[in-house]
Amino acid sequence: MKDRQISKAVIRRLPRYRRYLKELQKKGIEKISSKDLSKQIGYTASQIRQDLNNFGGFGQQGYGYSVSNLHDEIGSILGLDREYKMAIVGYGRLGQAIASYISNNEPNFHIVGIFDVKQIIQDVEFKDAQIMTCGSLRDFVRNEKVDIAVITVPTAKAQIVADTVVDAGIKGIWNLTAVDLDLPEGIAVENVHMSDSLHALVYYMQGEQ
Amino acid sequence: MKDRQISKAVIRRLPRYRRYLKELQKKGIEKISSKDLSKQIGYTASQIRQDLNNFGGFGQQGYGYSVSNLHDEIGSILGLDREYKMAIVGYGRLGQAIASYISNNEPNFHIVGIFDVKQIIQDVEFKDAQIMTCGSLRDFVRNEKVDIAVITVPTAKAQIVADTVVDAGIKGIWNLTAVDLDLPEGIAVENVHMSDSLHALVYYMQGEQ
DNA sequence: TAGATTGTTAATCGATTAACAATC
DNA sequence: TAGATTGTTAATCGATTAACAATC
Repeated sequence: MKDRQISKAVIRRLPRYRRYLKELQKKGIEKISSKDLSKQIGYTASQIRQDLNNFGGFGQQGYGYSVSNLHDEIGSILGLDREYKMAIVGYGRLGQAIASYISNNEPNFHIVGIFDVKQIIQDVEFKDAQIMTCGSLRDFVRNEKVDIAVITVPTAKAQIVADTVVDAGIKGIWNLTAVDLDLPEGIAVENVHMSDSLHALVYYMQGEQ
Repeated sequence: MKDRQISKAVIRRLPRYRRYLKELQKKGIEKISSKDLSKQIGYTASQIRQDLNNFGGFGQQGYGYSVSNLHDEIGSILGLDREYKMAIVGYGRLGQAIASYISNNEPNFHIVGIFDVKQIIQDVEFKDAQIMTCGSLRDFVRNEKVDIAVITVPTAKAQIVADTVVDAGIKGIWNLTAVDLDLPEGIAVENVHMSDSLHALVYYMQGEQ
């Protein structure tokens, strides 16, 4: 990996590359050229090669890229060759959907704790994760050394949850609420702002009548 | 609105501007300068003025922008001053979460139909939306003139659902599955690729130890 | 009026594309 | 070897930032 800071645009494309490579792998395709990948993924061949060469030469002149090798290399660049402990904060339908998605599709992410305010679901269990009230969030994150907090609480509670997990030493926050969080330097955050996405959608629906 | 094509980057910022303006409005703040908004939203003042001037001069020299006026203007640019009929396809936990979010927070979006393969939930109702099996999706979309299809079905079913609603004359697709859809020109699509977001998150967690 | 702040042009910066030598 | 395709440099394009005249 080179010294120069990799641009955000490149990083956002990496999971997509990996996703397409996984598809190719499933289809039993063993090698792919930047030109052929370009046709499928929609980026130019030039951009694909440029993107990949930020991290090293994964291809072979005259041949192309090994699908499974490139898939794994990108995974490794992203950090998907490590294991992560996750806590889900907010166990409404969105939290439940996420929990189920993670446990079925993301082998390197382990849901170790689930938190909600509601008593009703408090004693239920999800796989090997306890379901607890938010009062124990801070200590749990600290003691279990949770890496990632998934925040799916109502908008008004999002910042206080973020403050709590930050205080407990969280490393990353996956924010699925409709607010932007105020966080100290050094805490990674990714926002999934669904309503922003919906609003962009309707913009693009204009003119199509 | 000027002729020149507005860049995608600008459009993606608009919902965020609107979100911050709504917040200011709630706080009773009536005017804001690009400089002050910059401090809150994190874009440069220059960029804010540049973005807004793609669509017209909404400010007043020496004063700034009227919060409520700018909020509404951005809404109008995005197309949020119109009404939209929505069908939710896939009524698992994610579909349920979306349905609830939309009906509580998006007054201009109306869920008119919900579709799932499962019999169990088939006779339940959500507000004024019927819950139906996927077999009736095509006719429903066509007859009710549904504007937007929200796709939350399992990955393997996403493309066939998309094909069905496109055939029935849908105008926009809000895709919450983990695949990219193959769609004809003229159909607007927005993808919420949650796993891509999670994978970007872990990239940014590196180096923080 | 004077001060503030926009609207807009020009300068800079960064990202994408094109081109091609290196090499498998 | 010849053909194919990468890795990488250079050219282009577009987006962001800076600057300032217009004007409220």
